[in-house]
Amino acid sequence: MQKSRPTPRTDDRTAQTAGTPPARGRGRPRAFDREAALTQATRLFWTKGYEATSIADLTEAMGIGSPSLYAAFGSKEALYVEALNHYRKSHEGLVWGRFFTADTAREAVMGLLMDSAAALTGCRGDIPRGCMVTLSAVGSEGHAELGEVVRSARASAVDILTERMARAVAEGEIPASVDLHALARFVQTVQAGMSILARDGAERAELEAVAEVAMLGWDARVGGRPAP
Amino acid sequence: MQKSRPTPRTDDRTAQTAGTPPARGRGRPRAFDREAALTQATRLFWTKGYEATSIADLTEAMGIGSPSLYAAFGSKEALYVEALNHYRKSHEGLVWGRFFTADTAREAVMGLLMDSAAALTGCRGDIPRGCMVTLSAVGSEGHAELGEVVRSARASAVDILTERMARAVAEGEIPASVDLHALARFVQTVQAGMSILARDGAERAELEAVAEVAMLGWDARVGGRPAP
DNA sequence: CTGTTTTTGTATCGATCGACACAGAAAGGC
DNA sequence: GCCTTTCTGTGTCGATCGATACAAAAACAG
Repeated sequence: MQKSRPTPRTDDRTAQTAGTPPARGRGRPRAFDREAALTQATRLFWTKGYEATSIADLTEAMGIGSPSLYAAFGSKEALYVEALNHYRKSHEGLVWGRFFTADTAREAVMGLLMDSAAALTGCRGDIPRGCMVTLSAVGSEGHAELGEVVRSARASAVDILTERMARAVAEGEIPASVDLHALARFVQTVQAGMSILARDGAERAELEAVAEVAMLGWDARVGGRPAP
Repeated sequence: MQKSRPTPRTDDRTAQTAGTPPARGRGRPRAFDREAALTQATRLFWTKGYEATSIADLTEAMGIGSPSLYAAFGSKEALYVEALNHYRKSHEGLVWGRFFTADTAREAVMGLLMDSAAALTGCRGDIPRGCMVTLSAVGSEGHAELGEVVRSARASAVDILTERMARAVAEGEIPASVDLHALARFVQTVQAGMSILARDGAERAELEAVAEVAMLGWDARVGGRPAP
């Protein structure tokens, strides 16, 4: 029933999902920078959310016509998924960078919360306030599939935290008696709350002070500061 | 220029803003329960947010026609404001109840976080998960006026927390050296984060464990548990 | 009863929503 | 050169958005 043509509906040649190299096609070349357009779309979804961002908003910000948008990204939902992935690749490092290079779990969590305080308040370049993943309510807006995407993205945070703490237990930094899941949930809660305060205009110093109090809770739970 | 008639556009007779008693009017009586309809509208805005909730959704849930909605509430924005006030009056007590009756600031904050863990996960009757005020992103959706309403509602939390802690300082429960604003921001952050975790399906026990760790941070900052 | 006032249901308004048809334009393949 | 392929700009599709016009219906005032 399907046409003989392989129906290359949306263009993923430059998308990160394509395994093939740039592969300059045969037809008329694209007149806009796909990456730059995706960056603009990401910023728009980030600040306004999925429902409140219209195709007209997107085409204006991206500087292209709607047919170009649909040819390059497929649909509004597909564009949102790509924008979300683009966000994670280009901005999550600002928050999780020190986490993965720290020598101890305490330094990792401390770095995560401190970098969150800076990045979420827009102190790491000209970026919107708050985390796009944390603040996305697309799941409650009637888009179940998109909601599951962002929900799983949020869930990955607690997994990463738990894994790092489990390693800390194996290395003797954290006693085996500590409830790692509760501790990970605590850190996740503080970081999520930071996004809401940041969007309401909280200062970086305020969130850093919050992070310090949170680390006092960490120390009390883990059982005293690690050896200096 | 305005008509001689006082133009009683929207009907606030039964609204909480009216100072006059029920005042059964002269014309055809309203066929629906304004309070019940407002409750349904509140639930819808609560779960789906402002943008994603359409007039058609509202009229269906409220069981009325759109002219009745506009005659009784004025507009979608006005209805949202009323729904927000209705929410605060009917649901915020679930979270702030023990806070105002506690003898110490520590018990107040502990009660706030513990009751939040229960209420935000829907364990206080059949209510949506998460806080309507905390999770509202209407300000980022392009509605500046509504955004300011919810933003100020969120800001009131930190004010209440700070006031209570100042009282605790005056009563000797908290040393004067403690940064009350930072402590209030910390509690606000944890409570805000709880709403996000709750909407993603976190269990009540998980959030209670988070609250316990948060209280460890409180104790470390305030300087040891109060005398038993 | 008649007149006034207010609500109700139906039907609809212009604007905007996401998405696409179509033809012209710009490239490579031959 | 011509053919195929792909992208771009204009225009527009049906659906839905928030918000009303209108007249019938239901109450009170006299």
